[in-house]
Amino acid sequence: MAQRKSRSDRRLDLIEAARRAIIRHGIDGVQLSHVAEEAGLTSGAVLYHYPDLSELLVEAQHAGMERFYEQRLRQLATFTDPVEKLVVTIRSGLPTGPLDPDVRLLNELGGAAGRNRVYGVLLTSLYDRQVSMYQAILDTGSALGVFRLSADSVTIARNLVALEDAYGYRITARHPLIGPEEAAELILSYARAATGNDLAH
Amino acid sequence: MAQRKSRSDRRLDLIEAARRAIIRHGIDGVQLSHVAEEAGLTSGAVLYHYPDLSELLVEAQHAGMERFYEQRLRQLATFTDPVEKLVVTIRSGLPTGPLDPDVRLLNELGGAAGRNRVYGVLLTSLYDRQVSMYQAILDTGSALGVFRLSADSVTIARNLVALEDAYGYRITARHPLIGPEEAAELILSYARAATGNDLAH
DNA sequence: CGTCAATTTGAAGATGAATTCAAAAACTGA
DNA sequence: TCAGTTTTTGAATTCATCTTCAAATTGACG
Repeated sequence: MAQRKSRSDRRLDLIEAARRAIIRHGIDGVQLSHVAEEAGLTSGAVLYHYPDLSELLVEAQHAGMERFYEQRLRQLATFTDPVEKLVVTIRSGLPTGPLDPDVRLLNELGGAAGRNRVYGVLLTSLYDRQVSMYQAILDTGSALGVFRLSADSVTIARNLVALEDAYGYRITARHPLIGPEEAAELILSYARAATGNDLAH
Repeated sequence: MAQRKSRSDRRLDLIEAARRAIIRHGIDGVQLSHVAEEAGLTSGAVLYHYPDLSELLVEAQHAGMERFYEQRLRQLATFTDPVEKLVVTIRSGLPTGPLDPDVRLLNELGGAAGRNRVYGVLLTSLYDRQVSMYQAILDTGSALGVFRLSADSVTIARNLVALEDAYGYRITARHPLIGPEEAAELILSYARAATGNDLAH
């Protein structure tokens, strides 16, 4: 019998297991047994904690998003120079490679968000927070005279997040010419034009 | 009994039905019965034409992509001025609204492309063709002296397609502030900076 | 009109997943 | 150690989907 755990610990385990199961089988393809297998438990045990699988899936997506966003904020906080901040943030929004679990998970949301309002709201809220993150960097740089913005900071920030998103898809789909490095360079090309800074560091 | 049709007609019907079913239930959630229902047939009839559902789904995605791309080319062909071409092409890459079926279908590929090589190849080839399309516009405009490109035409073209993709997701996810108009404006903001042309028309 | 091949149906059987639940196991606190 | 509670199992049941196939229907062609 699998080691017994406290209610909250087991729920965290299950959220992790669901994350992995979603990545493996797709948000619309996950089954109770997939989650159970990832967690090393039986379906019954999963159901004991989450009588409704779809709730677990939402929590897993939510947790994945939060983790992703928190990670980015944490990296961002280790720099003070707006140029460094911008460059680091661009990189932290891209997958490390085609298998990057965080981005793979987020990508699963894309299609589902058009069908499921809850997923739509989750995805939209992540987007908006990432936009704010970039906006803060851009505004600071602008105030310090380091950046000469070619448009509203909102506009540029929205485009930066959009570019990250899209290259995340390209990389996980294994585009033969676009990997993490190339994607970063492409986004930086825009960032240079938009900030009037060559972003060398 | 549903009206009988020739082999090839029925296959086209089924591809259309599969398209709708994928949009409704997700690429990993579609079932034989969903396709049958959309086609007004029984599961058995679907299986008679496509013994393997996954093959039908691939054909449906392929057909959807081709249609989307051909439509864009056709619109593009009705203009000669590079500025007009660029503006029209940017608009033709965005969904008409959250329910736009062509974009909804493509969005379903995003997540699946990370798990399924066939979908990855489809998505990548669509991306590359769209990049070429933009590249041709940019190069022509550059040769004519209408555009002063801020970077390689490949780089700009890749970013333009990436932006379209990403705003397609935002719009289908019903972002409250970003609709087709706003997305077009955001992409145009980049296009202006990248071409040195104010793109007024 | 009648024959034949192609298409579709509908029902039956097989497979697989979700759900339920009594019993077993694991931990808790006294 | 023991009683009580929570968690987990595993098996039985129900429910849904896939698969198969004989029979019915359709349209083409002579």
